[in-house]
Amino acid sequence: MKKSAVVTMADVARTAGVSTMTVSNVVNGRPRVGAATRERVLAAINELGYQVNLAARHLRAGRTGVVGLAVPELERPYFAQLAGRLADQFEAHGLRIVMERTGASREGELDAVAFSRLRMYDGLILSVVDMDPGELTGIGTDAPVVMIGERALPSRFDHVLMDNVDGARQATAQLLAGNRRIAMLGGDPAGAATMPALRAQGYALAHHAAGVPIDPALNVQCMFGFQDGYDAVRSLLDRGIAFDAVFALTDVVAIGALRALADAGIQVPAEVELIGFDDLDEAAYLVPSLSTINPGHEQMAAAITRLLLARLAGEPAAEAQELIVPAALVLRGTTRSNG
Amino acid sequence: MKKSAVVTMADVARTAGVSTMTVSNVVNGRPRVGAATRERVLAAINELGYQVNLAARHLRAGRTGVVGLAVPELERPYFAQLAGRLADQFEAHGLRIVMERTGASREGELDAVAFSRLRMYDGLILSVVDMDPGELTGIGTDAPVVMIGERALPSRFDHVLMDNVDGARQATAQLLAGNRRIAMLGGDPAGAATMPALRAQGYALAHHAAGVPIDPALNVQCMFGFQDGYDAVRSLLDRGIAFDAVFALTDVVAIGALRALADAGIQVPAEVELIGFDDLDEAAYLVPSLSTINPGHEQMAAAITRLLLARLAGEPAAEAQELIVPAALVLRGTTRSNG
DNA sequence: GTGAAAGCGCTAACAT
DNA sequence: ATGTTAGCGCTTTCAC
Repeated sequence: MKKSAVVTMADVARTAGVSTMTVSNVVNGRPRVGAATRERVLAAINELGYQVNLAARHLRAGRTGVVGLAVPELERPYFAQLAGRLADQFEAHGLRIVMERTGASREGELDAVAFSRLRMYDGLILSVVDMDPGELTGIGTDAPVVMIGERALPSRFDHVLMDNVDGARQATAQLLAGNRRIAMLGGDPAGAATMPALRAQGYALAHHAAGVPIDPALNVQCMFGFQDGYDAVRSLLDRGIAFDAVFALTDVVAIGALRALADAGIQVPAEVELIGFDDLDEAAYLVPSLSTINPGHEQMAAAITRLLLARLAGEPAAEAQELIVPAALVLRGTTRSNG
Repeated sequence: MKKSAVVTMADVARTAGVSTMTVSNVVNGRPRVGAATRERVLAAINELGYQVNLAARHLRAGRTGVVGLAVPELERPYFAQLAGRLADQFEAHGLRIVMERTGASREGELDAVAFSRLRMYDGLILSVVDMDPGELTGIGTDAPVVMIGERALPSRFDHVLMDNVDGARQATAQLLAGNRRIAMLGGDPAGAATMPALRAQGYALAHHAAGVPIDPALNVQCMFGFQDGYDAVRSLLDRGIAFDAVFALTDVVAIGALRALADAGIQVPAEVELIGFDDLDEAAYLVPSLSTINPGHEQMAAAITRLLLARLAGEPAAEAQELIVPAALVLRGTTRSNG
């Protein structure tokens, strides 16, 4: 009768009549083990169904082979698609990506950092939306952290961000080429350096460049779900606010908006042009297909991977880097001039 | 000069002039600590920037507070949306959900099971698509595993599955109410108990019930991306195969199909009706909105949570349960009779 | 080629 | 209310 269901190296060693050290050597494929001994150990492992206890291994080794990816929400297509790309890249380097959510709350984000620092992850990719820059600098992580997301934060961590301002500027400029009254869905002209604020900046920039005054009534603040986009357009229509184009802050919002326009019998792009932001996989398949801003998916994933791997390789503590990935306009069916 | 960058409880204890045990008690909020001592310990923790080492904690405790969710691909909307729901449920019970991918390969799936068994996770939710039932029974996991997904597998693990056959049957029956030639995109009439095979069974069942013969030419085998759905419809059109309705095996495929139909100038639902499967969040917002099968999202998440929590609570080794969540037809704009 | 000893950082159990 | 002991399962010396 075994004293426990959990089989340890000691059990294997006993059964094989060797020391735990020899078992360890066999398990880890280290050379200095005699062929006969190796056989006996392997037999014992099989017989007992032994499996390494990673918790113990990590305690000793100080690393886990796991890179965490902490995002606001697991179901947001932008992050789901980013996660896929990152998993591809890290897998190629023998690292496992695991994804968790922060709930877009300061608390959740700090949690994620704490978790990694607490050595569950060798490194962390953190999408920051609500955390304060100040809180970050105080954090004593050994594990490298690469931050992603919208805001440029002064911080001691590497940071890869998309070019929110310029992306929004491009989208708006394109719409201003044939229109005067561009509704903006989800922008936050008053905000600090958050995504909704940055994209609103780009919207403003394009208006100034084109010499078109901004009508505040054209900005509808909203969240970033499908229904939110739908409601935002409905709200414009219900209040009788005229518009001849729409800049939706995300593709998801754009999809909701598209639906609301269709329900109202408004032709896209003939009567109203629409541009989103994110270039989700589905954007190309909508009817009409969605013109949008590609925030540089591939470059983003590549940059994140490169930075984190460099830190993991223990490159001599270089300065924290900040990388801005350029955004590109993708014209499809919701604009009149399309590719 | 500290001898290392890593601050341990021993360091804190030394600074505070107490034993590590007292530090442990403070850190874990245990009662038997004097107020003054607690203050001193907290001060030392702050001063040194101490953080718990979870690896060590887990080694001792034998649990991690983390539940793994292993899915074929991180970017598949169905799984992303399921992950969100599961995270809600488990968070309410103080457990953290982390998501990883298996790549839909036997190897990746076995990996995930091994990982959990190796004590990184207290429990695992595993979406099985490629693994062989036989391989599962041989696995000696202590951590509870709940399998999800399409196939009914004889196994010693709990298993929650959607009713693929009946869902497909409902969709097909609905289409047969007004049509004769129902194209099927992605089905696998010849396969074993995989998702494409099960849904093809439902398709066949509905045909038999309606007394409509099945034309094999109407079945287009394909993968499950947007482009695959698009290509599948194109292939039917290019080969001149007439059809008056389409059953797409997933909503993603349906979205691609919708686009191909639009490109071909075919009116949906006037000329061709379409039903998908999954009821993704975006289904309701497409133009036209997508009629589909809701595979019981909420019940699925609830059932998975209930089963896993029960095992985690160490309920006396009950028989492995197999639960089938009913599917429901959701009629929207791609069918002529809609809600 | 193999083993003995020591200890990673933490906590349960038992002193005091 | 606080400290001591022991040990989770593994691996890094260093000895044989």
